[in-house]
Amino acid sequence: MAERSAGEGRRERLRRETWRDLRAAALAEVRDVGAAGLSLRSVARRLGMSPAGLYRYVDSREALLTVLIADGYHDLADHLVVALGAGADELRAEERAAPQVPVVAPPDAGTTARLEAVGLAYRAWGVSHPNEFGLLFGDPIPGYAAPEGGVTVEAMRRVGIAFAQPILELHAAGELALHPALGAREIVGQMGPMVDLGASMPAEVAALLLLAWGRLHGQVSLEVFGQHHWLMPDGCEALYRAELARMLVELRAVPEPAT
Amino acid sequence: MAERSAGEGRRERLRRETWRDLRAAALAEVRDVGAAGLSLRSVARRLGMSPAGLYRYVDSREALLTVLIADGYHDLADHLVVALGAGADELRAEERAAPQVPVVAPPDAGTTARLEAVGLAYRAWGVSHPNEFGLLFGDPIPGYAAPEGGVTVEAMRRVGIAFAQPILELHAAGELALHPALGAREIVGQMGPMVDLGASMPAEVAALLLLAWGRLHGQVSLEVFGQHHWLMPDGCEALYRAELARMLVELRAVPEPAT
DNA sequence: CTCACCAGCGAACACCGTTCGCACTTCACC
DNA sequence: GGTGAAGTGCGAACGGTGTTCGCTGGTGAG
Repeated sequence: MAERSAGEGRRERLRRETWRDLRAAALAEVRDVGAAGLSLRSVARRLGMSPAGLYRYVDSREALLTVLIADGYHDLADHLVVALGAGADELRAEERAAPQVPVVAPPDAGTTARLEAVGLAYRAWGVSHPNEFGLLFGDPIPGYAAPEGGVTVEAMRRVGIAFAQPILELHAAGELALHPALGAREIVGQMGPMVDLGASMPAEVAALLLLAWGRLHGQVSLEVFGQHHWLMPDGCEALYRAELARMLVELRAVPEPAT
Repeated sequence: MAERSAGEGRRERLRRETWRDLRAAALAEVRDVGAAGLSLRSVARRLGMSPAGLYRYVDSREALLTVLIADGYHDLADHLVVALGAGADELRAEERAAPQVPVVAPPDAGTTARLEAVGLAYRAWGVSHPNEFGLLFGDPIPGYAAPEGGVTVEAMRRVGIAFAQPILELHAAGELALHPALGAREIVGQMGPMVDLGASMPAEVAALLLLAWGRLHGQVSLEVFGQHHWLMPDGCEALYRAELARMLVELRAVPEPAT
């Protein structure tokens, strides 16, 4: 009786819907009990399925976590992209509403403002999604979860690109502080034989990008994982804003004093 | 027949030895399979004990992990203290050999050199103890592992102190760059009602200390947790050294240009 | 209409953390 | 020295977990 539109049979549709529900249930479980506490049986209960039934959709618990990791990177990347003030057309092509981000750079904002917005959005996402943050950036899964050229690296590239975009703009405008003493040659030398940082990404800029990401990540990581909780129980926003401001200053080229 | 020396009965001695072996076995287990994979039954097997027997020494798996976390912080702190070039007398009073640290500042080294040594030791410990690093700085234990004024915070204070020492020296020498724009007042305002940073630790210095720690921690965290593995499979030493050097420069006061 | 396919299920296996009651040793006290 | 309390370890058990296997019954293509 169904209309059979466009070769999408009833079975395929049901399967896709179940698959979507499964991921949503698993994500909810992670939000509730954390990645380490995710239990396939509990996910099955949420879905009203039998535990064995899940294995029609997922190879193992670890595989499910890998899917959630990729989803998590995409969600984070979406938030960063929105904070950049970009149009919603750069979002992931997926059935997902545009995320609500507290600080969004206005479309005509300067490069520095956009970089600041991305930095703030990074912390905001981590603080408001602590278990997902732990899933992405905490202990790797016990048995290892490094799928070679898999779906997760592709997703985390999007996060890197969000950070890279304003930094590349800064570089294009000649406002990025590139010290030759950085030792970019050695750093890039440690990179894999062929890491294709698009053509417009010089090695020094790539190194600066990694350093900037790590610098912000350290603050967020210590805060989200509770390392500062006994010191600052109400969160570390002031600390983070201070570091972000310092970083923005130091990233910009200071005109050399005439010697 | 035993000599019963100094009120230490046979039973207490055996108990202490078993307790030491238990912690060693659990640590070995963590090193092998990671914190998330630690299994009490497996620890019991290593000891040739029954699983139930462990409960004479440990209240639960979580409690054992808490002990390991405290041990881990002490081990890390020991490494940092050694790197500082301090005498072994500042090490933790425990039956433990002084750790071997690759870079040790000579006893008469300048403050900057000692700070650099601590920074390098931090990464060196993380890279060579990835699973313990994950235990300390990865996801908090699913059910939470924040013992209020417990043994772990005391241990992680030692880590903070190791970082603080050279920074305080820098401050005492008037060589620490303290920007009023840092907003130290707000930052310290977010700190708990009474955090006793010893008398010689001004608020601005405390803020700078947290920022410096986080800055280095971010790099180590991303590297140890494998976030950069696809980019730099052979480790990120060059990247880290660059960031450490930049940080050392920026921490030192630049003499104000005469206006 | 037929028949391959496939989602889902129940039962089972091995492993896990944890509890309980029981043997056995050690120690303190009379 | 004898006696009773305290401590140590064990085996069995319970409920939970991830995962596999063989089965049923509906789906969809020829």
